[in-house]
Amino acid sequence: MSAQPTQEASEIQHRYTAAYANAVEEKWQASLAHADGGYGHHQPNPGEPGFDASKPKFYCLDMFPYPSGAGLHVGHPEGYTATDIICRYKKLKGFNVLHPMGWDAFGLPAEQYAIQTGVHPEVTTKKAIDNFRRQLRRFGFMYDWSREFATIDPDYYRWTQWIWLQAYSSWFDPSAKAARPIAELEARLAREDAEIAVEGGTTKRWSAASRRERQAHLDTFRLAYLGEQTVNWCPKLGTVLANEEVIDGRSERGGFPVLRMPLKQWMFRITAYADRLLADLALVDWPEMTRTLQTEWIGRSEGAEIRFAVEGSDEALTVFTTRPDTLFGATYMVVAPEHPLVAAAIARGNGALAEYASWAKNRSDIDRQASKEKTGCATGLFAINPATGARIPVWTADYVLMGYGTGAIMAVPAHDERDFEFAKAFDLPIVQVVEIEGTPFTGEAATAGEGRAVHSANPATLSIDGLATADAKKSVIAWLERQGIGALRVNYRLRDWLFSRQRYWGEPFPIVYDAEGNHHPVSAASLPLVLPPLADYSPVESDSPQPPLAKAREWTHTTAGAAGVDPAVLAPDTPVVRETNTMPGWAGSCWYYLRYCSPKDASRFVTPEAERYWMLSRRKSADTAGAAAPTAYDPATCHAGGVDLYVGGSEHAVLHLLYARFWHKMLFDLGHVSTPEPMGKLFHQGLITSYAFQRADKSLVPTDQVSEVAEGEFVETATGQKVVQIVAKMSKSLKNVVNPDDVIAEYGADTFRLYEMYMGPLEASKPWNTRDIVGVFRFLQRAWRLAVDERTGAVLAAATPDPKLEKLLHRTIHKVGEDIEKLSFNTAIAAMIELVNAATRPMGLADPSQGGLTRDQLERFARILWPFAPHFADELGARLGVCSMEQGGFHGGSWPSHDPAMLVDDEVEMPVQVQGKIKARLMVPAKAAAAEVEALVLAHADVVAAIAGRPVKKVVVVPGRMVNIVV
RNA sequence: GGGCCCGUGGCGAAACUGGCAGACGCAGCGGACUUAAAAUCUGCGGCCGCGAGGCGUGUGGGUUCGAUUCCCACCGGGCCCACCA
Repeated sequence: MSAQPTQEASEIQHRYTAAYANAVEEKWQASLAHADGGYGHHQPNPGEPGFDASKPKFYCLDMFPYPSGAGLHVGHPEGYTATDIICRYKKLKGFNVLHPMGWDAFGLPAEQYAIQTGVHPEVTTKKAIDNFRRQLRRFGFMYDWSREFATIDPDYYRWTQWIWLQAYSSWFDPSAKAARPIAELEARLAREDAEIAVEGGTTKRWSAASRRERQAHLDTFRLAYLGEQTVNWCPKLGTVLANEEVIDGRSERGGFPVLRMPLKQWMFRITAYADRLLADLALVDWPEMTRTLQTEWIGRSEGAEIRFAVEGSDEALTVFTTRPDTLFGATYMVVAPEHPLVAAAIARGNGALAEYASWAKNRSDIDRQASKEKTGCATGLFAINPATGARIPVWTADYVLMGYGTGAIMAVPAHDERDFEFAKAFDLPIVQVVEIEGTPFTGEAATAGEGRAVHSANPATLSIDGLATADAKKSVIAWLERQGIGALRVNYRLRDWLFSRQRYWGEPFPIVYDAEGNHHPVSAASLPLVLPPLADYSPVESDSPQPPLAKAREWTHTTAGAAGVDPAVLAPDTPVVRETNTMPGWAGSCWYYLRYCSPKDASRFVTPEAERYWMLSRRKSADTAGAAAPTAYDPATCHAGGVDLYVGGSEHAVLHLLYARFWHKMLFDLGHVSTPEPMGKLFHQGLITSYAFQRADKSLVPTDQVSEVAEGEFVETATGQKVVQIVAKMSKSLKNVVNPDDVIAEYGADTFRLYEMYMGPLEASKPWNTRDIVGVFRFLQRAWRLAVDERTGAVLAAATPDPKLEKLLHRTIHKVGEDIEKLSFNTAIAAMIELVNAATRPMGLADPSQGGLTRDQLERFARILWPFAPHFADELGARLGVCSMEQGGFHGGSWPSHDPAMLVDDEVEMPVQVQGKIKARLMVPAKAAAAEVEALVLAHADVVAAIAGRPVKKVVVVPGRMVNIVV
């Protein structure tokens, strides 16, 4: 009780405990605060003081977080630690490194949270940002905080609105396959005095058309346009949603039912870019899975467009089919309930049809998907099959979707499952026209697939009998073209992007409407159009969309001049009403990677020199000019340019990454950016899951209601019922969420970083196991004891280097560097653990009494550990006197070199197999030739015994690896 | 229903191009130090077998001198799309 505590206290003074780690980390983090109020490591741009043009560049980007009130999830620091390691490594390797961070702060969740708590979203969002920033700094991530911004900053969304105006003022020129200013189209129409379609189904010359008619015509070309569409309306959220935000008929956010209804909304003509979005996937170094998902989402299919004559009508019914070869088997037609033909038939007094159409249109997607029973109604109209000449009925059914193809199909029940079911349900004729080898047509089911055409001949039209499907398709298409009733056609599953939301917390559209309802853009010079403060921003839960911004009457009702409309467009005193819809949460994340290049530029969305420096890949830019577009993905030749490494979750594989590519391509076409793709290389970190407990009936039990009764055996505490441990997502209800703040308090940020990187491969989904953290913590403690006397704090170093350890150090430097480049952090850490273990356990060394590392060796170890555990490494470096707080630790240093000669051994142990089983091991010179090795092996006593006198048939020698003897 | 990915000790995982399966860590067991515990150091550890030896990367087959790795079928788990003509 007397001397003991004093003794212990003095002993632990320099021990690497959690408290010590926290103190060291906070000390080094405090040193990053600048006198001017800034924080962190600043990477200057070209032309700025301190910029070194001789270095290569590396632009590394994390998917910026959505700052939620709950704070960082353990999943966030996983990707951020990975990029921090890469960036620190690249820094030591002599790169100019751009590694920014910011906040994706507009959007539904913040608004939903605000509505629940009654606190304005701006207040809650800014508070959440402050908390996220504090947490990220506590991890010691090397971000350039001088480039930080949030998508809700008017200085940022000013340019989001500006880009939208660019799209509004552009059209997609099919001959150039690129966006062009719409003024060019306007000039061309005027020059050619083109005939344009006007209201009422007629046409007029451009010179004869009214201003309104001209505008209406141009509107059909704009890349951002107002379109009447069947939209996904979510009454609960009080907004419409993009197709991408609807999952199984429910909203992605909240899981509320979604209905379909027609509505006039701002759209993006992303479909114009379908083929480029598809083709350019060959340019990027992305995970195969992500490229596949985007390919499927775009959904290109090749087929034919066929026009069927409709009895008693001048207008043909156009269908899209991928199987024009089955035209002879088309025994009826189906159009979507929203198809104009249905409305026309109803107008002629078909009551049953009216009833069915209104039922089908209002049917929710959930109902449609729950029951795939075929429903439908005859329209009373008949079409003529151009091949057979037969009169075939036209039906309507909700299994045909207005949004795909032409909203109409020719039904071939013999060879399409859906058509077959429908034909059976409504007793329609079924005619076989394809014979498929191995699957005879019995009339019991449709036979899909390729084969040979049968029953497909008509002397009056054409014959394709006997042709293989591919040839039959070509023949039919050629015939259709000759007849002028069809053509080859490529169709995409991708739909135009619905860009309006009936919500408050988003970017306002820079658009006003005049008294006649014509839309006019706000001039770029008057941006930003700031979101007006609104006391009551709650959505109106209703059957029809009512944007909350409409409540800001003083803001919405203004004049053209006050709104900033160009006087040449509209006289300044013209009364106008502002657009009250806002942009969706995706808007801000579509271009943030560009803003980071020059976040303070007040005159442009990105400074051109900065954009070219950070986005254009030097390595590949030279060969892009004349090179033919690659047709298949090849990481060796891909040359998309863009961000050098983009890391984030695979949940954004389609939505964010497709939208951002689309915006980027628009900006590229208009000459605002210099690369065809935004992200050259993409990587998805895996999900960090957690353990959960499951009862026998598969129901889940919260973690705090479970006790471990024996190793790996768990029971529900209240009932004693046995439960099994499973892996599940972290969730509040399961009580298995881990708060990073708690882990840092218990072990320090360096240990947290190491643990997440050591869990397994970065891309793999893996369960958090708190029990395992202590492993990497012990590694840091052992490394600390290796270098620092725990009682005195003095540096402990060997006087002379141990040759075995020196060799191991070279190998470790080499392996850690290689593994970082491969993003294989778990094996890099394992290598460093092995080094420290070897140095602290001097068994088997040349001189066991020596052990330990010299000061020089400790320094090199600290440098390779620095990317992983920067505070630890900096503190060690400072104690060794090789770096200081003033210099920012190892920040300005370099990666240690290794001697390639140290990586090879003179002698290697060679396992010898006889009949594939290991029978002996012997040391052979590493450079020994195969024949030499063979002679050595065959002379070995164990080998001779194993062969036991049998004749040797074959000896396989793999130099440096092993030997296999076949007898 | 269609497509894609993944199955290695009690657990997280390693394994270059087909070449010694289980590096490294956790948990476990034993030893040293300690009055004791913690911490630390240290030994063992895929399974069966006293042993020699045999069997082992979800299961069954195939290719090969040799298969966790390549091919086929099946079982189990996960992700995505889903009436897309």
